[in-house]
Amino acid sequence: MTSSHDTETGTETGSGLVWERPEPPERRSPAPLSRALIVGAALELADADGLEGVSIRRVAAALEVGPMRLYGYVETKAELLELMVDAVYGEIAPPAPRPTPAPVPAPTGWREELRAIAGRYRAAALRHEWFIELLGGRPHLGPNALAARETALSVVHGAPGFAGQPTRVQQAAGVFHAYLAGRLRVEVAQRRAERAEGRSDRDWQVAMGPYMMRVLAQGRHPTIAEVMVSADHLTPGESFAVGLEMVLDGIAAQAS
Amino acid sequence: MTSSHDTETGTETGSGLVWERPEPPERRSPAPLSRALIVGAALELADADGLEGVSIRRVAAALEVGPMRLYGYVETKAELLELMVDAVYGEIAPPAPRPTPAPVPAPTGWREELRAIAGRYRAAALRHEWFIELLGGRPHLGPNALAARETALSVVHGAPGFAGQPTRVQQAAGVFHAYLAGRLRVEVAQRRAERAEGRSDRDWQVAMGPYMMRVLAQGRHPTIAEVMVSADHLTPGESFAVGLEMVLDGIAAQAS
DNA sequence: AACCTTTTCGATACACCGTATCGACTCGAT
DNA sequence: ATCGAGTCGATACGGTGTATCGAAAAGGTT
Repeated sequence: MTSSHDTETGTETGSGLVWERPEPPERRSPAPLSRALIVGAALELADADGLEGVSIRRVAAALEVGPMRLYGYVETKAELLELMVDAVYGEIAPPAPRPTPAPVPAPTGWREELRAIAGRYRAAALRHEWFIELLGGRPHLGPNALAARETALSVVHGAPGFAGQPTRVQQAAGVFHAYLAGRLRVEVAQRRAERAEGRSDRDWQVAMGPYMMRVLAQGRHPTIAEVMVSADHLTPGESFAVGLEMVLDGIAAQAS
Repeated sequence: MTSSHDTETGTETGSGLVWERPEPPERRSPAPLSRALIVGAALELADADGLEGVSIRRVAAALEVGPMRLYGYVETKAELLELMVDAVYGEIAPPAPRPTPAPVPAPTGWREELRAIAGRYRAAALRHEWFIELLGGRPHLGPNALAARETALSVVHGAPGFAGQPTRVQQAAGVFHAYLAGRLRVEVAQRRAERAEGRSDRDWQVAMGPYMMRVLAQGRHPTIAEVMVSADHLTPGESFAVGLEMVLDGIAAQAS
């Protein structure tokens, strides 16, 4: 059973994916359980202790249930993580049920809309710092993730110059997403590091300082030295926003 | 010993970082060992079996040595991973020892130079698929990582409009790096997935197909459907390059 | 050359992980 | 009331990172 493309139990709906597999029927025997409950407990653990605080055993313990019980609702731990990711995507996807409520967006409204999406991504990533770690692999296919993707794609689709150009739309959305994932990952990492080693002297290079000072004193890396010494210290939010504008400029330039 | 900012053994050089801690003196007693040997073995394991193939026990076994032996050269597994990352950065940093050999770059040469850096990143990330997983957290401070950062910063510094603006330089380099990390992460993930589930029908949506077909047939997600149906199928390399041009356009636009 | 101190090695141990197995038990239907 | 089906979860397996510490070796001193 190394590869998993055999027929398994035979009660599949067509794909082995969680999203199409029905939950087992409710049983109130020892303790009522459901995917929602399991994912909720896992989210709580992850928010509190980080991703490594989420283990099958601990989630089960939080629900006062034996560890093996979870495997009736989830086939593997990876699947549980996937469900957690989609739960966070639920905070990113637009609250309105309709994916494209405005078929005729304003000519430059796309920038504002992408800013809004990016802001929701950032808020969610900061609220659930483990989220960004799980992001970035192959595209997520849960319903909320798909909804988020649909909105992003539709906004880019509405930008001037992208109307009948699906390839360009895909590329632009890809760059947008790559920026979000890459940037938020370092922001979260820095925030975590700051919190770990005391309340962060406000300047990261002062915290990590002595070593960098010694290295920079050697004279190689003149540009790093100049940047560290004389660059403004923007807040993480400002940095994120400034970088986002550059990405939006790049997308706008692609409109030819 | 939960936090590690106590004085430890007392023979520190000033910071607890690997980069400043000397190796233990060579001992030919049972088997000669060194950080280079350990990292080399770890790299081989990671390239062959992925990141989860790297365990202290396995690395030690590959060197025909007891597991605990490694802890004389490395304080923790995370430190070993850091050393591995810096080894890969050695393939990304420019081969010439001088960081800035051309003090007067051509007015548009910066684009070509950033393309070259991006290409080296991509090549390294594809050669060592585990690399991108370790990338993206707080900035890496190993000598090779710093060299790579120095070149990227100096190239941006040389772009028109960035001369005396360290903040802008930092922002642009940040966007560049975020794009690389974000994009390469999905490329590597897709490549891995393709290799895992058979030789990949050339189209990812055909491999993952049935589920997506069913979902898209429901009519929500019209933009995803359109893009999946009618977007050109660029090779990963082409996608990477096209996205990179958009990022470079964004950087160029920032020159005001 | 013999002793002793200092360092290093690595077997063992601990707490934890994901999950396969399978006997015991509970539930619903007959 | 009985039986059959299906779920539960204790136990077990093979793995992880690393703390501990007795034994052994290296190096320095007498």
